[in-house]
Amino acid sequence: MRLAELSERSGVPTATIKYYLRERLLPPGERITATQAEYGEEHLRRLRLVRSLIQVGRMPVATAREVLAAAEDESLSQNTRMGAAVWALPHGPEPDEDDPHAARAREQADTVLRRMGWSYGQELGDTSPAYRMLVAAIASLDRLGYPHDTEHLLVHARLAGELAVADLDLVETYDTPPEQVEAVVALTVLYEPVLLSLRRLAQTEESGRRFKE
Amino acid sequence: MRLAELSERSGVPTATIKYYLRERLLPPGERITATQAEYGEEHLRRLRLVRSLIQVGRMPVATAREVLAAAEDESLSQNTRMGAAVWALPHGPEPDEDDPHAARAREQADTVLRRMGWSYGQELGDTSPAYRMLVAAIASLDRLGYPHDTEHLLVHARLAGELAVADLDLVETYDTPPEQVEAVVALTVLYEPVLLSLRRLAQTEESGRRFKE
DNA sequence: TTCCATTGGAGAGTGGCACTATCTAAGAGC
DNA sequence: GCTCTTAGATAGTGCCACTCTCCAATGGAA
Repeated sequence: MRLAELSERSGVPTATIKYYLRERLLPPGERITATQAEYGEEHLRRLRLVRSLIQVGRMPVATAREVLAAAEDESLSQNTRMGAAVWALPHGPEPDEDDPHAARAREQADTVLRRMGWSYGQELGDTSPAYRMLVAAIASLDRLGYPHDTEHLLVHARLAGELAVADLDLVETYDTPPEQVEAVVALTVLYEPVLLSLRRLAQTEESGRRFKE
Repeated sequence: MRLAELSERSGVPTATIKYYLRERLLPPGERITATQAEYGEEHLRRLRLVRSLIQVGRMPVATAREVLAAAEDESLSQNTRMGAAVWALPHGPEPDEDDPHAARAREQADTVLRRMGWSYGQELGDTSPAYRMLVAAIASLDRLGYPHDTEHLLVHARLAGELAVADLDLVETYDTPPEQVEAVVALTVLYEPVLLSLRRLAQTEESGRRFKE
């Protein structure tokens, strides 16, 4: 398959594919001659994953590159690779080091992780983007004066845990390790809007129930 | 309070506040003289809300304006206003009308709403951004060949329902209707990163448990 | 074999968007 | 009276995901 066909089958313009190749989001095709390269099914899969990360996950190109690099780093174990890929996924601004809100948020995040018994989160701590994202989010709530008591956070954590179980069940339906790593990244990103939209619909529903006329 | 103080207390540069005023994200201050205006606590609150929507919620300025307009539309009932504000919250690309993936996704979304007994979502249908976001998300899963059976979606919907109950409990701790409307918007947006980060942490944890070495 | 469309590659250009800098006239405040 | 700040308008700026334009080398049809 050459570039034009890859473009047609993926729906991504050739100019954009060239851009992704240049940015190393897509491995180069196998060079057939000096001016032609051949792409395979794995390029198509990868291209779709890249589009998911960038368009659905609204991820900057540079970050997508890091996530993909972690996902295919042969020097890591299967598990580490999955973890690395998922927690390289980012969102929103980083917490400010010397902000009192962030300091308090950090403590509260630690409490939540401890009470959930989530040891990875605790060990990885600040190195994990997901952890920093949690801290930044709690700090925002604090800064804006919105409630964020630990019990309420634990409700979210417990539900997140249930989601993770369901998601990993899906991942296990994939056979080969590389497919599983890709699947966990893709499913994490692609189910985020599903979850958020359902939550908003549920809120509309619930507020209708409570505040009806 | 004048512009300089509003800027200092909110941490937002004066130039940016002027920009928000120009874009009607912030109501103008009360004109004292030809060249001075006075801002109150409600301007500060509103400014913080705007920042939440734009920076945490990554919302385009134009969309934030619509959400805020819905939130303060006096012609709507309290409940409608809350609903309007929450479902004006957007995320990601819109579904394509004549895409077979989107058509199938639409059916599946309807099934989920029906099985959950969420009548608002059904009635509002395509007019609701949250609904369109759900359809677009399911369509993406379908297009990329990832699993999205109804049972799995219902797991997410059920958990989203539980979250909504907890969130609305928080909203009810606010006394006045305008505060409640603002709170539901702010909490919806500000808890999204909390939820997403916890989900990612939970996934790392769960994948560690399942795929350990 | 000839000739034209296509390819991979590289560099520059574009458009959108959230700011941000500059400027000006009219007060405010000492 | 004299300096400093303010509101308001206009024009940039910086970032970033593309997208356009070229070019030389080829592949494939006639």
